[in-house]
Amino acid sequence: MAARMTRQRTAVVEALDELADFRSAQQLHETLRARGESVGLATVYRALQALADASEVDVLRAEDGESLYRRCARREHHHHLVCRHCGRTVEIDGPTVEAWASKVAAAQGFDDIEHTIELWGTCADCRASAATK
Amino acid sequence: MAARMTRQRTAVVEALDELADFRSAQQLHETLRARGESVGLATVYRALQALADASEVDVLRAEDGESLYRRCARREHHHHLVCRHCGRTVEIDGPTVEAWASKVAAAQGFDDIEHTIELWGTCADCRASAATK
DNA sequence: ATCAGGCGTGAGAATCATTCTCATGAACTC
DNA sequence: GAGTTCATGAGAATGATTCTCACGCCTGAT
Ligand SMILES: [Mn+2]
Ligand SMILES: [Mn+2]
Ligand SMILES: [Zn+2]
Ligand SMILES: [Zn+2]
Repeated sequence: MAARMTRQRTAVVEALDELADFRSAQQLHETLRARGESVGLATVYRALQALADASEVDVLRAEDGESLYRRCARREHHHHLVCRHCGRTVEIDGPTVEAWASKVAAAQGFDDIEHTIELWGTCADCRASAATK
Repeated sequence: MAARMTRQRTAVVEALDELADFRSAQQLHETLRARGESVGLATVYRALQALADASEVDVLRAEDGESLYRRCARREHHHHLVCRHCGRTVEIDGPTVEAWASKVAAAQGFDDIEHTIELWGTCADCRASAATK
């Protein structure tokens, strides 16, 4: 059952570890290629999917629908504040919101409840570079 | 500037008004075709986009990435509890969450803040029909 | 009501992220 | 080290959404 340890899988994990921000599969593929650690695009997708299934990476959808991946510091459930320009991310805890979400959903007779809570904004750096123009 | 009133646009709005649940553009297209009010798929997409821009419909992304549309009762900002099987929707108010979201984001120096807060589950009806099998 | 010009329409092509196919090569077991 | 199994990758396929552009329907002015 354990995933086989290959050069490609290792390269993907290492790239994620060095990156602090949410990145798309395509971006990661390009990053790996630039480093010479070339990995097939399909393999990047497969590695990311496996990592997501194992809860080793978090996945979220950008506004344009593209999936973004990140190796977060915490393994526990949490949420994110993400810069929509550069992907910079702050991990967020929301005990208040957690309680609110499950209460509201249960009150309506819904089961198998999940919630999507993500905050998007422009980080201080991206605001600064936009002002420069 | 005002959008021209055409048979197609009217048909899309009417279909949305009769539907209580979130539906995809493809589903709406099929519904219209079934009624004989046939409308081109590209036109359905354009009508929905125009309505979304005018805040006449809410848009959200299903877990598979497909966009879902709904004409909600309230025009004001709100969130949703949606059945992932049939699209059944309950509109949700979250004053607590609103305050929490803007405070958290501002504390991190982020601007132009938006939030995505959606609840997904299985509604009572869909749970019942799943049990039947 | 008519007319002209502009905007909306729709069939099909194009786009683009993601997934699939399948022949080949690299891990792990013994 | 040999054999079995699973991962890889190039390219094709998929599927939602957008684009193209020739044609026709709204609409405001006459
Ligand atoms: Mn949560
Ligand atoms: Mn809100
Ligand atoms: Zn930024
Ligand atoms: Zn349901």
